[in-house]
Amino acid sequence: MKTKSPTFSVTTASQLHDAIDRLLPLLRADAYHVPAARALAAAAASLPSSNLLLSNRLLHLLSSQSASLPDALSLLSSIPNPDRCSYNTLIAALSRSQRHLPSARALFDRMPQRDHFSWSTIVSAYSRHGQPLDALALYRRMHEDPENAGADNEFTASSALASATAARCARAGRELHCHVARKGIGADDAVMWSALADMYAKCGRVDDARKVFDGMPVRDVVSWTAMVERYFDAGRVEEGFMLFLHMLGPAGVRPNEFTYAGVLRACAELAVESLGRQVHGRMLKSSIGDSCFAESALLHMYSKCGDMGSVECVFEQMTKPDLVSWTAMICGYAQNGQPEEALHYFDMFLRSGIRPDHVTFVGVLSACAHAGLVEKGLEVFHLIKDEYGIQHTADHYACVIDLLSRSGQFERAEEMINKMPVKPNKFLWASLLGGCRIHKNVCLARRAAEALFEIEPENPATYVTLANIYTSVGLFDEVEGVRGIMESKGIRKVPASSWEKSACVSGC
DNA sequence: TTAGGGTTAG
Repeated sequence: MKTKSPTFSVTTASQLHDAIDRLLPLLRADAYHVPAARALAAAAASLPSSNLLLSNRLLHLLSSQSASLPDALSLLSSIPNPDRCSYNTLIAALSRSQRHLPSARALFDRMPQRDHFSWSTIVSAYSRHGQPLDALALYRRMHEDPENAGADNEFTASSALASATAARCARAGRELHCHVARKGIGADDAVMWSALADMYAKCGRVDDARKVFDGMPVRDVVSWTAMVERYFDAGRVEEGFMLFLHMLGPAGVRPNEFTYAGVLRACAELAVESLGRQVHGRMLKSSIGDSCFAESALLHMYSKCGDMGSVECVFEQMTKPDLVSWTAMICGYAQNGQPEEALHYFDMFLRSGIRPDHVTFVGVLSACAHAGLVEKGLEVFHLIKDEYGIQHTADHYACVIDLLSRSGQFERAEEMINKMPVKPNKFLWASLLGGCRIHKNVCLARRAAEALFEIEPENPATYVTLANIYTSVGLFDEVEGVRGIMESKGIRKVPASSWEKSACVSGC
């Protein structure tokens, strides 16, 4: 049930301000209110007197939804003397989507003068849309331009730090650290410090990140969550959990849905259900219990632990499962050897009206492969592009190769590999190897093994997998060759990587 | 009146 758009009687500037205040949160939440925003803009145009502040507020309103973005651009071109705020508002709105980034940049280049809002917006836009080196170049350009010498502040600097992080460039990050310390930028700003610690951690320097974290004059829940997460990412699980406990106890910081989701992800990776269950209990006692975001992490944790009963319980209590929740259900059942349940959830999901994405289809195709539903899987594979307009990913191809090779249809599998427009990934070759093991296809096993070796020549798991595969298809000379390399490299026993498990699931 | 850090599912 939609909230009806309010109607406004606007004859004065004051009434227009009030109307914008009321409509802005509604429009941000739902594009349904776009016609009301357009009506308000039309009413504003007929007011006898207006000012730039009002025009800028209207620009902000119209640019809060992509559907009314053209109206905002049209309004900008009708303002006689737009100021920096007018341009900044539109640059921020355009740069929300990658598709409009060139337009945002064109407006940025075209505006007569830029300020710290303009620079932080454009730097973070390039960083977010996968061009962090361009973002850093822009930040440097800001410093080189005497006109913008005073524009640097905690917003521009933290955007630049996030760019160094995205580029995994510790050198640029370290330079930025020196720069902000020397200039005293953001000394009391939690965002600035958090960005700095995260830069070190994501550049592989977790201990440096911890030093920054320990020395922070101000910390908030994001700083804590990020530091805990970085320990998990680095495989330093115990330190991650210790810091999480410190956060709950002595520090007295209240975790939010991101904190819980991160800790649950670590529990899922380690498959420690007892710990995950405790975290779940804590969530229920807090107000986070009904966060869809954190609940999806719960679904994932329980399904990684193989506890589909608890998965069902959590899912049934969710008030409004979203795309990620449904996908977690489909993938969870597919991975736990219950493909029929996975496909049942996919049917229910389609009836919910939410559009599936590329990850959903990985779960569906995986379920078809596990259930041996070759034709159904191929039908779904074609639907992905033809019905939903989603480009096939290497993972979709890997699932279909899994499907075909398990059923011994190697000619079709090879034909698909030779024609696929994306580069085959290690999961594809591992899936093919699994099928080769079942059907003793020595020739294709050799091709798949060599391709796998090319992708990950330095991964010890590659050698272990290759030795196993060669053994199972009877290529004993190759087994000896691989074992020789393993001995020379000192490789004995390594934990199975995800793709190695995938090959084993397919083949054993 | 406009900007920044952590972000669940394969």
